[in-house]
Amino acid sequence: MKKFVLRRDDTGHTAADFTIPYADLLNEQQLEAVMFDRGAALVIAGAGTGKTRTLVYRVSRLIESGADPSSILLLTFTRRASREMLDRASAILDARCHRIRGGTFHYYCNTILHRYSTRLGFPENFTIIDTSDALDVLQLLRTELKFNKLSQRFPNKNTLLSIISTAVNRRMTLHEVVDSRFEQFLVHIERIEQLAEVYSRYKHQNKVMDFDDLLVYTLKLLQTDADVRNDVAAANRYVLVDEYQDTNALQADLVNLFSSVHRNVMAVGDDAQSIYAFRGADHRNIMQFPGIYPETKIITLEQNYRSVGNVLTLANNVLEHAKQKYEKKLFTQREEGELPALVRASDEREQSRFIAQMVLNLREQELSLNDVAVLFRNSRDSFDLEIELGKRKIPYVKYGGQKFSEAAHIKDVLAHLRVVVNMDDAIAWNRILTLVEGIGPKTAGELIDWININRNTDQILESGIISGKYRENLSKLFALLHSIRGDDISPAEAVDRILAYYKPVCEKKFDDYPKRLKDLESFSGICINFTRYQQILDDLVLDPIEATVVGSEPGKKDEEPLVLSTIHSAKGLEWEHVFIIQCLDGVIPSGYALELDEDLDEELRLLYVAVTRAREQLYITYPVLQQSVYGEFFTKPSRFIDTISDKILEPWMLVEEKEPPMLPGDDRKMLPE
DNA sequence: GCAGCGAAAATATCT
DNA sequence: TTTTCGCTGC
Repeated sequence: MKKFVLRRDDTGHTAADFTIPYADLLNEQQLEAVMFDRGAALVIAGAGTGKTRTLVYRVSRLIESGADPSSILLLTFTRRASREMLDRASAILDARCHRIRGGTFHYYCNTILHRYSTRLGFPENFTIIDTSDALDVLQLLRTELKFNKLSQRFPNKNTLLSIISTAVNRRMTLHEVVDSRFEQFLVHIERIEQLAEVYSRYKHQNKVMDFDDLLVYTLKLLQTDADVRNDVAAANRYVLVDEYQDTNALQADLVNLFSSVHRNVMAVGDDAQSIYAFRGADHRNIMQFPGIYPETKIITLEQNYRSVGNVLTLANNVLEHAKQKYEKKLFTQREEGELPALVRASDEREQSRFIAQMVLNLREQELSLNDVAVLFRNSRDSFDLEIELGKRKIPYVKYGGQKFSEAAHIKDVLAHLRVVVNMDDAIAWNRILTLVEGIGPKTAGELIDWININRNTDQILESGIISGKYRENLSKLFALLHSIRGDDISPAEAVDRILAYYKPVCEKKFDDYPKRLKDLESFSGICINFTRYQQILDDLVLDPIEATVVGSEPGKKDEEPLVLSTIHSAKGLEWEHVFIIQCLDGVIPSGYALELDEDLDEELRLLYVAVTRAREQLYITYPVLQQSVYGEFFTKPSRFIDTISDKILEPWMLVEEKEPPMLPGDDRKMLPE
């Protein structure tokens, strides 16, 4: 029976209708984006032009206009970004903003799939496998198909996953991917195709999905099932997509389907900051947006509020070196500021000591440590600095690199939960079975087959396939699994029971077990926040806990730490003072990106992103002498900065200051070496 | 068939 | 520096 519902007409508002004075708080273009009402809009927002601010105020404006918060979908690049935006929106308006549905594409797709996956032949309790699980599967299948014993080298698991994933995300055939990026493996193309097929079937049989599957299956579901599509899209009155430059054609299609009922879409991004091509993102995607929505309103934000003039000049200068030109006219009304400095260190040690010393100087100038960031291309580029910071007891957090929840010991523990949630998850079974002493890949395989056929584990010990050698150990494992199966066990309790079982295993398996046991303790604490097993598993895969190595100083109480971050993880963030270290040719641009102009341009954009993180002062540093396994060798500064004029990027040399001789009672420590 | 050892190879950015 | 591979003894 249809009923009439009175709904406030939320069109035709003027700024005067709102409690928040949007017109006073935003510039003309930002205001236009915030007030934009129905239809499609593309906001091209250069670095530091108030992109996030615009989104936050838009969210607030929509709610003030009477939109139900839960009818707004905010797709962001990380869940951290989404949380921060909703926090900010709540702070300027009210707590209603927390009811907005926000998250990454993967996260949102996952929620859709858990609701409707049976229509695709997947049970609702499918589990998600991360990259390292996917690699394990590929390795297993590669061996099973005997592709590891070929006379001509067959691609390894990393390459295989990269080929398969690229094909999915770029909408290419495997043949096209191999032909364009891995020509040396063209001879194996049929085997690669076979392996991809077997991999796909394996995941289906085990009721698991990898990251790409979350997108692919959601797309398939929405394309083929009109009921689901209407259900999903009807709930999305307004769709906002952040960081659109880092989406791909697949995600463009998803956005189109998510918004297929109300057709209100706003995409926000900056083509000059596209840095995720390795994941299949295509910076041209953002320019194709108006092609998908012919009525698209294009709004361009060009006034930079973040950086001083000299930083912006350098940023513009860096971007000019791109092979593919960008029409960027970023300007600022801020003061010129200091010239960005190019600091040459003799080696990595000296670079680290310089950074540490500068950081301490800034701290003495009353600057909070977390107003300072050190950025780098690769996670390992900060290892030496981390040692130095540790020595000087400078607290820091590190973003990027190995994630806490991706560490082997955490994955071991989670695998126990996975088999309870999804008995068909052979990857998890394999993991926990081979942890049992006496069980290797062969026996694990046989046990998994048995579980697959019998659909339960209750009689496995009596089945006659268990040999005496590991019977005792295995019975402990099944007793544990049995004890955490009930509905009355909280996730935290379950994890504690798993830990009691796992700790001795961990001590045996890892030499560095003291550190890992500590991790497990804190992991146990994290689990208190969850109510369902599935929730822990999904959350930790889709939003892994950052490996935040904190160099804590017992004496000083909770000082805000210095930020170390990969450039990728620094996307969207900003600091007063920014150091970009290891700015070397072969590091940025990466040694793997030197061949193709396309790859080189992406590395350049990466440096552009790094440079535009700085508000006040920017230092770019590089060592002349680099240590490696093979010894020392001389290096060249990054080609992206080498040709930049001294008047834009000022070169500096480090000169060791002679310290006055140590006097008795002087507690000053000598610098090492 | 498992576990442990030493040699050889590869080596990023992230959902 | 870490991961992978192949070999050996149990």
